[in-house]
Amino acid sequence: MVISADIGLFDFSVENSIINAKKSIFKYIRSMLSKKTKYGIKALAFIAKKGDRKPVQTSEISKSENISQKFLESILLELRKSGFLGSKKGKGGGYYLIKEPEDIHMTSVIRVLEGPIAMVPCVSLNYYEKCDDCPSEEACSVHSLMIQVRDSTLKVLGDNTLADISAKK
Amino acid sequence: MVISADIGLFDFSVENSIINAKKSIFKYIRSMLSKKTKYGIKALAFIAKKGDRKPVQTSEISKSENISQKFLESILLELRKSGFLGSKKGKGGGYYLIKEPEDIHMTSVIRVLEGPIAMVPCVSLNYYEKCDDCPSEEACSVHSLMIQVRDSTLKVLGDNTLADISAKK
DNA sequence: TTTATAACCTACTAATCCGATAGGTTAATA
DNA sequence: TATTAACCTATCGGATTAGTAGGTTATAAA
Repeated sequence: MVISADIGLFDFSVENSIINAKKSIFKYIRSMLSKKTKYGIKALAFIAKKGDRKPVQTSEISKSENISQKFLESILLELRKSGFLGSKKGKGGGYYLIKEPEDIHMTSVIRVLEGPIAMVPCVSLNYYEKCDDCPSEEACSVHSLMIQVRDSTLKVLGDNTLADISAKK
Repeated sequence: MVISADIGLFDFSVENSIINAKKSIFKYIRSMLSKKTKYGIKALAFIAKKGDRKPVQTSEISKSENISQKFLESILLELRKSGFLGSKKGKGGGYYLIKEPEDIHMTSVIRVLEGPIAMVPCVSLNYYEKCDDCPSEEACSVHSLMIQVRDSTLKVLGDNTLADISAKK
């Protein structure tokens, strides 16, 4: 900024166009599924794949799935606290499933790690929240559309269990 | 912190539980659809509802739909630049549709305003990006799940046009 | 009984985005 | 010529995400 101040308007705008070009090249692609949830699902699938009920260490999952170990620790802890996993401390410890993979639906995993499945709080079943702006949900053009999206997503995520997604290929 | 240091452990944990309670009360509910997109769809529906091709002012939409006018301006501008709207300056000016509402699918509106429809870039049709961590997309437990979600969402959003969502109720 | 292990806990951070605001300029109409 | 409304540029606070750092606690093996 200080430099371009005495170069003149033309150079300044050239500089700006370069900045804008960079912006568009490195455009951030918004992901609706956080890494936390993604890693959580992957970790659950990893544990389920092992089949036996022996505890699996965070370090093993972390290496195998290329996930930061510390970050993974916090995720698995959360999954334990919400009843998906059991844990054991010390040598030979780790995390293990406390339910059958067939009984773990993706809806519940995502709800715990990510939050609402609906794209908009005003159509969320578990995290409902009224919109500030809408006087009437019936009159809202977005509302019914988002209900349709929610239901179709719910169908897919409800039909898929941990057993399905961890099936060996 | 300094205060609780000489009150003892018990009081400290009480204090913490209050902080945690506050956190959960004011928990931010993540919305997958940005306000930008939501406002954009609402504005398009508003314009479509009017039926005639007379330009609609930003101020009118802003008031009627409770949207910040300046924010709305930028959204409508973007919709014009991406070919959904035409505009006219000066008195009696505004924005108008340049396509039939039946030909405006929600998929295209959302792709312009929001970006990818897929929950994860590695299954996005229009904004594909490889994951850093996954060595193989076939082996990824999340991948095929997200493809299913994408396809079901795409079906709903592709089936719905501006004509559908702006139909008077 | 000590030591190693691995879960568990608390705090902090950089980068980034969202939603909005502010203050203008340009073009068209009356 | 004045008004109108689109158009443009810059900036901002608040919040989240994806970690990192540095510990403490419980368990099993030595």
